Amino acid sequence: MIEESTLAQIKQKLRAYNLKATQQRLVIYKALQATEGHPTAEQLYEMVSKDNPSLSLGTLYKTLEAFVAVQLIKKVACEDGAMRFDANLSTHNHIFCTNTQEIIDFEDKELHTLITAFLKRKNIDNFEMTDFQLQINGQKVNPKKKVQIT
Amino acid sequence: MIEESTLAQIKQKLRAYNLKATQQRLVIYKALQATEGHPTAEQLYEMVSKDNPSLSLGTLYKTLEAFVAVQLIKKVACEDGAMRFDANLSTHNHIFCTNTQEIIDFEDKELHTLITAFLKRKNIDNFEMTDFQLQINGQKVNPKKKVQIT
DNA sequence: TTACTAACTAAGAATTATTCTTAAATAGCA
DNA sequence: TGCTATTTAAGAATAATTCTTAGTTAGTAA
Ligand SMILES: [Mn+2]
Ligand SMILES: [Mn+2]
Ligand SMILES: [Zn+2]
Ligand SMILES: [Zn+2]
Repeated sequence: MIEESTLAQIKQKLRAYNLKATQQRLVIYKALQATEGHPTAEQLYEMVSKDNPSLSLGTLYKTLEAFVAVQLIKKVACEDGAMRFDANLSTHNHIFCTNTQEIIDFEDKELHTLITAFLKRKNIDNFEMTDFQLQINGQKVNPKKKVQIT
Repeated sequence: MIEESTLAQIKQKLRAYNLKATQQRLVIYKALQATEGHPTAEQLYEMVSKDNPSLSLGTLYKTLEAFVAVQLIKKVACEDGAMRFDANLSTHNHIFCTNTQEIIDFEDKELHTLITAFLKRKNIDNFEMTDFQLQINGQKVNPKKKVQIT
């Protein structure tokens, strides 16, 4: 979906944000970027732990927080109580299955244009909008199959 | 904004969902309904505790959970880690201030119609949508003043 | 190169938000 | 008015996240 960055590109990004390009950060960013879904910190920890058994959960949380702060990744609040993380920075929305707790990306330029245009017309006083996020709730019919937008 | 229910009406609703109309439940529902904002469980606890010092936090959580289950109220996941609760069942969206962590209701029939119509056109395969929720992020210019939609 | 140092990490303790357990209380019904 | 399934209070337990601190390292500069 998204083209993944090379190691050099990631290092460059980190430097641009005044973040040292540590092994841990590179590993975490690459793992998140390689993930199709929207993993919790714990899930991401499982993924990176295999090849990096000494990487600690505290570092993972701290790293994710740092990435969110500089907007290298996004944080998605989820009704099940755990935060999810998303390396997909393109403007996109989310489909949420209330059964499986899956978050599925829903990229649609037209929808985005539609909402943007609408909000531009409205006057929201005393508020500076930075972005918006549409969450479509429901449930997968067959939980084993993928959700397809056509 | 929303017309608040009378005690009798609330009791009736609870009975309709096979929930006993206990003092605690009535107090909690009335408190949430009377609230302009979208309080956390803890905030709601502060509110009801004043007049009901024996009502426990565990009961509050359990009650809110029961209300959400029967769809008497809604739960709103928030980036700060705590869930917020909303007695406003009308289809409406939320403006979120990333500074003050406030959630402000944004009711707009036109917007809702717009998005509904769009989604109806799209085919989301293997998924049954129940509802959707737009969150507009940004920050209040003057944190002490209200956000006004004009 | 090597040395320096501010930034970072590992480990585990602490905190916060929420859920669970259990004995006592009570709403609704007979 | 009594019965009983449901609910509550209190506190323990758990889950998610943050904090603390001593040791490590990336980047810089001699
Ligand atoms: Mn509301
Ligand atoms: Mn939590
Ligand atoms: Zn996404
Ligand atoms: Zn609301």
